[in-house]
Amino acid sequence: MRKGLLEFCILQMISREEVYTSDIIEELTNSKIIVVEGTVYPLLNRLKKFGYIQHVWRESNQGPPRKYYSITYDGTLHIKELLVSWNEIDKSVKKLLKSNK
Amino acid sequence: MRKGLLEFCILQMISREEVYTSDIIEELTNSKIIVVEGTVYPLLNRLKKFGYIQHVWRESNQGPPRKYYSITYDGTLHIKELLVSWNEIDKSVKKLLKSNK
DNA sequence: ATTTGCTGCCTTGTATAACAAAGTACTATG
DNA sequence: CATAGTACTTTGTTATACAAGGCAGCAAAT
Repeated sequence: MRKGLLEFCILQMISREEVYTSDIIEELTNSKIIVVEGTVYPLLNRLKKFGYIQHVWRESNQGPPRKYYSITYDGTLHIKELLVSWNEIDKSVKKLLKSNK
Repeated sequence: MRKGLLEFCILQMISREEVYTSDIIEELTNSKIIVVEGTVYPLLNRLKKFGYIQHVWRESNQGPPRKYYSITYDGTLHIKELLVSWNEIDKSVKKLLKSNK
């Protein structure tokens, strides 16, 4: 049911601050959006390929280096589009639910 | 982005009153949820296979007979589950959007 | 110093939802 | 009876997400 929403949520999170994959999965999990690595990594690579996000490698003080993602200009434009779509969907569903007798 | 939501929306519409496919497509289109026949017919057949909906043939006064769908008991249970999911997703997304700086 | 475990990243195969495009069949109208 | 319109269906394709597993680097323990 939430297909396609992940892209929106993840872009939104990246737009706020530089994060790496585990940060993303953790916040999504906290928001009750359960998601697994095998979903997120390919999604991030796709977003990068489209030019919506970029990354830099940063050392970690415990463990291997991490890819920290940040939003690009194109990414911010894309988020705006997704926000419009989301608002429309949200409105439509609420309308349908309200007309329930 | 709206993947999986169609099932919810369509079940919701069927639960209100007996409708046939064109009714459904029309109301969805009015709600700005553009959808095509090739999507809806297979979805309805799937919902029927799961026992969430049933249909009766009714004559039309212009054109071939139509399959009018109505909800089953299992369908009403399923709608309740989908409603819970939707509310959770809605809440999660809104939370993410609010924490934007 | 080698093993063990954890962390971070990636890949492959599968299921499913939706779309595009086309096809079938019945009804009504001329 | 031919044509147009309506209703339903099918087939092939694309894309998202999951399951499952693999690989590499770093750290702690023996």
